[in-house]
Amino acid sequence: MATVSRVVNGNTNVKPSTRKKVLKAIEDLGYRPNAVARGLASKKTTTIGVILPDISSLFFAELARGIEDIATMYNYDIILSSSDQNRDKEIQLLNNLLEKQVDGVLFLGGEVTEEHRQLFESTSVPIVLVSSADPQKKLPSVRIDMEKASYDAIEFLIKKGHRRIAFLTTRLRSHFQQRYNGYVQALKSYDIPFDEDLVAEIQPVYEAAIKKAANLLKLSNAPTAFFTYNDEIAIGAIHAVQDQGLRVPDDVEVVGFNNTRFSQMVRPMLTTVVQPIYDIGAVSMRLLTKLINNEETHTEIVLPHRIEIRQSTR
Amino acid sequence: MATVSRVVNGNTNVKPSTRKKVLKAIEDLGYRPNAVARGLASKKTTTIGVILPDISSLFFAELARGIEDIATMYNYDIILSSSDQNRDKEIQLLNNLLEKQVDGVLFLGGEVTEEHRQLFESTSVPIVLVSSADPQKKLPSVRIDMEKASYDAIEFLIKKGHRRIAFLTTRLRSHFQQRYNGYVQALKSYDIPFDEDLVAEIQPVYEAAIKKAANLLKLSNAPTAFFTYNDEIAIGAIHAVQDQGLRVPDDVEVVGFNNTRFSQMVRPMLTTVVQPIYDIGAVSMRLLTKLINNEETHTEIVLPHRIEIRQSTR
DNA sequence: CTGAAAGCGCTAACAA
DNA sequence: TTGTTAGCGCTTTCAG
Repeated sequence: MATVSRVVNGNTNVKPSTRKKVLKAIEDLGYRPNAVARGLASKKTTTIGVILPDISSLFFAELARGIEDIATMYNYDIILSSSDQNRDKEIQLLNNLLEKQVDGVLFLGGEVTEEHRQLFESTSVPIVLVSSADPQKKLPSVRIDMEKASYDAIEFLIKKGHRRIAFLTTRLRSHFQQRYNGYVQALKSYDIPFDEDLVAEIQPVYEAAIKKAANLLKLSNAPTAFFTYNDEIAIGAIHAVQDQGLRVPDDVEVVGFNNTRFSQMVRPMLTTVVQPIYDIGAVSMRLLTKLINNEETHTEIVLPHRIEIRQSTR
Repeated sequence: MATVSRVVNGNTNVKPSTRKKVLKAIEDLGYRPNAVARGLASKKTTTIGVILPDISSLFFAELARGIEDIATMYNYDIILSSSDQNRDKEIQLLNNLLEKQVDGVLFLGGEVTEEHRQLFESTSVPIVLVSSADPQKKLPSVRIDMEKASYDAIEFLIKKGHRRIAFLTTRLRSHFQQRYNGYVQALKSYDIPFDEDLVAEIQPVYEAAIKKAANLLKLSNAPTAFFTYNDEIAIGAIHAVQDQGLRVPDDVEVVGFNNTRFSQMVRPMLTTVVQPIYDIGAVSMRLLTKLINNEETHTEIVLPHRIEIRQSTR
């Protein structure tokens, strides 16, 4: 029995001829190792948990793919669960994952409150924050510099002469505030007055975006440019402009965020801030494997962003 | 110990006062049940496996959400794995899931070969085919009637007077052939000659679509309508038409497939065949729970489809 | 290099 | 209503 365990796990202390015999028996009997029993005995499940807001969102789906590919590479399975950004659900999901004895957890895109921190630190299971950072900077995380990304986008527009730049975002008073900070900072750097009417908090979907953008365009001193929380909102903005009989980018310029597939499927094609979504997932998973194996590693990884210039800006 | 097990599992044969004591001890000690041990003892893991082509595709991501919501409702966790439609990988993933002792498996969107069938039937773990059917009709499945859906779309276009209808699809000689059959049948029903030049097999992505559609439009007897494998391809077709200086729907009409978010984010908005994606996922998962509990049930479920008429058709 | 034995943390009879 | 006991199918010492 122990010998079978050895050959199944690739232990070298087995005489080649015995190994062959065991392998044959496994084949003949159609034996399939029971990973649950193995997990109980070894205290490793080779399964990690992923908590994300919504798998049906293009952004998180792409991130999940990055996670999955690396997980597969290191032989981990993934238990996926959507939290809808609901704190109670997040906590409940985490507890559930811990009961299942996952070897590690990837926590995506939620706000990290003090309650989260405590829970995260109360367990010895490694947890990495993906695309969201611990305000206290103590928990491992992988992300881009959101504030800088936002700053860069606004600066890009300012340098084109814009002074009335609308910012269409979501859940302003959460961890997304960093984007807002970048927006405000950029205006300040260039001595452009801040106008709160130009900042709108909406649901991050097309329908809400087109409506809100249309409203803003009707202002007497309407914005001449839009910067948005994601590409879907940006497309809404583009269409709102076009519905108004105006042209993008000639009359109004638009900059999106994320560089999802959407951004190339609209006319004019969208200029957008590139977040390396797949890579964020992949790097997070890689970091988690290191944490699981107690390897030495940086625990706060900031990936680069850039602006992909397409046709929605001049 | 047994009593603790009883209260944790909600067994009623426990004196209320004892229950209270146990609960308090659990609280005080921060006890967290070990689901792996439970799984080994009870032979149930409350985990199901999902094999799908690619989680980063909007279609499957939405389907996954449907699955997940119902899974959560019935207290199951989901192990997700992407197969890239690669048969070897599918089989390997399935074996892996079976090792992990999942209580059931959802198999999405792949072709079901004889090899699959054998593997599926060699295990007692229930498996349901989602959005793809067993040619032999023996395995449980949830899907729409693809052939009829395709037929309906083509008939819809024929009735508008089209006789040259291009069909932009993918992996023609696979289970997607049903759509092709529907296309051919509809033409036949209305005595319209079949022209193989109008059927194109492409990668199901925007870039490939726009290129292929542009080519077709340059034919001397170019198509006057496009029917596509999915919405992304349809958007490519729309843009190809517009690039040619033609108008949708005035000069060329376009019908997509799936009714993903994409379809409302393009101008003109896309007329498309509605596949109830989320519901397919949800119903599949519900069916799986019934199978797991040996409940009486239909095992071949065909969900309704319809055509959502928007602006890309007259 | 191989086998024997203990034990991972539960559930499920069964007895009390 | 509660406690005792025997596994579930592995891994991991430890002897040999």
